[in-house]
Amino acid sequence: MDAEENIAAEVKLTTEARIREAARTVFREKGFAATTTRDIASAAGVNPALINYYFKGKRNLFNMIMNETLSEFDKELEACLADDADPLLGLTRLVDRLMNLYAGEPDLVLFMFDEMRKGKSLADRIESKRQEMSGSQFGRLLSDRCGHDPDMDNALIDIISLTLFPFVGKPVIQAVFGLDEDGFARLLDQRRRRIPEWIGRSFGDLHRNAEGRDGGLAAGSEGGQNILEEKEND
Amino acid sequence: MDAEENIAAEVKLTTEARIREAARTVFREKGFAATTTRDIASAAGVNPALINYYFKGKRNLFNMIMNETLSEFDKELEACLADDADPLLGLTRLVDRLMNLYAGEPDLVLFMFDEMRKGKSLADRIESKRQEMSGSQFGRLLSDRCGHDPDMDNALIDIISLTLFPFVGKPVIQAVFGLDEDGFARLLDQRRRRIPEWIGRSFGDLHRNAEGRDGGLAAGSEGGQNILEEKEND
DNA sequence: ACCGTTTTTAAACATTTGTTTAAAATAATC
DNA sequence: GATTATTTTAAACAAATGTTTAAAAACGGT
Repeated sequence: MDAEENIAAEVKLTTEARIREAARTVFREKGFAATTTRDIASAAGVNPALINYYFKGKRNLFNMIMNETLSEFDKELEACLADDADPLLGLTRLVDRLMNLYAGEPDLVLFMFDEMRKGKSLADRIESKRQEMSGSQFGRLLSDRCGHDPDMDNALIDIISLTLFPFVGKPVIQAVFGLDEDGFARLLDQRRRRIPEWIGRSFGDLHRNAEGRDGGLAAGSEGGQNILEEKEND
Repeated sequence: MDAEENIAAEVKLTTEARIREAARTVFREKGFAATTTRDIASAAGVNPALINYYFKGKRNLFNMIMNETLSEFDKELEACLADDADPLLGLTRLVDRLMNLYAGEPDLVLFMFDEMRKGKSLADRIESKRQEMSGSQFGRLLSDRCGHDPDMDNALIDIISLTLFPFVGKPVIQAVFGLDEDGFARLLDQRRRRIPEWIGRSFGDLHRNAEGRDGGLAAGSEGGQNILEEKEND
């Protein structure tokens, strides 16, 4: 009853594709464990046996979906980061695109993170993906601009944090601030404007710091080594 | 096999408490759907029937645990925010405490968020919690300082975002930056230092920008850095 | 139209899961 | 110490779930 039959528009797809689409939807909505093969079948408007005919079991189907989901995601993420000569100078556009990406599929991020937490295998997949990323534009961006600059590491994480968290914490934010859907949307719009300004300012400091080597943003981490090399001193 | 029997130290607890403890652990680790009553029972070293004898079904047990988890969490969150006259002036301590809170139970946040996403009921619980929070110190902080200042709304969300996200996105961050546990811990330490500085600076700017109107920001500061109450001492 | 292949279906199977039952073991009360 | 209440156990049950099976339906080529 929860997952309705017949994903309307796509009646013309091959049944294999129908199953995949339905599985995508249901898996994202309810997660792996809570999703039943019959859920998927009925969401695809298809006999439950076919999910084992085309894919070889629930786990297999899930892994396929998860892989293609991750691929799509980091492809889009790459696109967000890659098309400016210096993405960090196109902050407004970058933030805008990131938030569009998340907003397009609000459940996606939390779903991915949670399934990663539960299934170690996915972390492994990412691990292997890392080499592949080294060659990508995103990878080049990371290694060129951030690889040996811990400030940049943190800055990138900051950008992701600030843009992504509201989608992860949406129910909490809505509850705490008493926002309905419109109010939440307004908050997001606000953030679209504020975040680039804010980050830009900090990056200004960062650059100033890099040039003048003075106080600035990295004040606490004087002599900011690479994350990987910095010694523990507490 | 996955969830082992006998949570070692706590053999002296009443069996009801043993079940509750075991359920907490297993639920957090695997989520509601993936957790079986027999998992809990064997983790508690107890007969499966007892979980229905003491609590009235799996769902009930889970709701109890979830409620007390949320209560604990926002109690601690309140504590983080409440004990400074103006918490926003004790940024270093605030950030430190928040990150300690998350670090203490790394799975907790993601678990909570994900279960909230799946089960609408939990959002409702928070909704009801909202009135209660209005009277709390955290609630007062929100309404007094942030309630009618969207900048403050955003600032608070920023703080939460920056401190919390690394724990949610840990596997991704580790994979992308190629960090092992030590490397990740070092990154967290870096952020503990950077975030307060960064936020402090932005608040300074914010304050300067908001000079015309009354932004409600009670920072007797100019030039940004003075906002920091504590100085990091390495 | 016929035959081989692919696709789809209904039914069933073996497990698993949440829960119940009724009896046994333990503790409490008199 | 006998009786009653409470706690624990083993067994079972009904429903659900992932998967299989064998037959029916649809399809394609000749």
